[in-house]
Amino acid sequence: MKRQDRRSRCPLNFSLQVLGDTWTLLVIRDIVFAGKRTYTEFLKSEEGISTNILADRLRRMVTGGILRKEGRGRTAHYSLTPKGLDLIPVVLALIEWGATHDPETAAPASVIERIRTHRDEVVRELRERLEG
Amino acid sequence: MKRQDRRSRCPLNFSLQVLGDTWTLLVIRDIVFAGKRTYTEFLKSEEGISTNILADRLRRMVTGGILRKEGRGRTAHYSLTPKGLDLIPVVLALIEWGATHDPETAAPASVIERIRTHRDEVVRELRERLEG
DNA sequence: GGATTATACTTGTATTATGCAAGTACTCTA
DNA sequence: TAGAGTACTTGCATAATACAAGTATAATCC
Repeated sequence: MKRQDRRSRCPLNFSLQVLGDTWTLLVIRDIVFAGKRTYTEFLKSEEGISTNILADRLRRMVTGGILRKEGRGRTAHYSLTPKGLDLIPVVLALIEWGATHDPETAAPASVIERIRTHRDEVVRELRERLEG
Repeated sequence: MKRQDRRSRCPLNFSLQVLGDTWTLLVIRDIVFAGKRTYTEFLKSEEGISTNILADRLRRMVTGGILRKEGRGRTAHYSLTPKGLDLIPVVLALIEWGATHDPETAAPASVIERIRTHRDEVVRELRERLEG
């Protein structure tokens, strides 16, 4: 399949054609939770994304309106657009599922518990920090 | 990267290594919203998954404890385990994002609005229907 | 302002995953 | 137990990814 052709108008299918790979949301995570903004910062993440894949994903996310890029070359930095900020609930849902079902998770139980019981508040706090 | 080796213990990474492709969650969707249970039913979905990919994803999901398989050959049918049922909030979050940001979405506004305003109730209803 | 250096990528190649067409195997029904 | 429907497997072409290496851009130093 070529990644660009739309398979259906199902909203889940739409989301998966944009986000359905193993790297895109990790970049979002780095921005939301680690405050990262630059290519090199993303590259340093534990999971070890390849340089060409990172460049490709950043390009797709900018084109897709999830990220905005400001500056060029050494000054380039990335931030979330409103469309990107709307991914916070998606990321939290995946974090909650992963933490619940991975017996070796590194996620602190207290954080997961807070996401579980005060989800909307957590979303609001993260948004405000990134917007302001 | 080989799909099986763990990149980190981040819960998001865990989730993405299991769910981070464009097909897995569509099968979950078919079970949750369309009540599908068999290979052929999954195969008929609008997006057009290939037979070998479907077989591979079903196998992975069974191995990963998301689906259980009952019967063999012509009697085989699949259903969600508790771990699979826990994916309902993930699917709903992705649906909400997709419906919000796809200008050509087929999702009825009323359904999306209900997910947005009564999320926990929707999750509970879907769970009960699938468990009972 | 030209050399230096850090950062942000691109390119090439091997490996792995996917898409498509065709074939095989299991099992229910009659 | 023969036939047909369902559930897959196999083979091959194309696309995506991983890894190593190289190039380009922009700030810094002299």
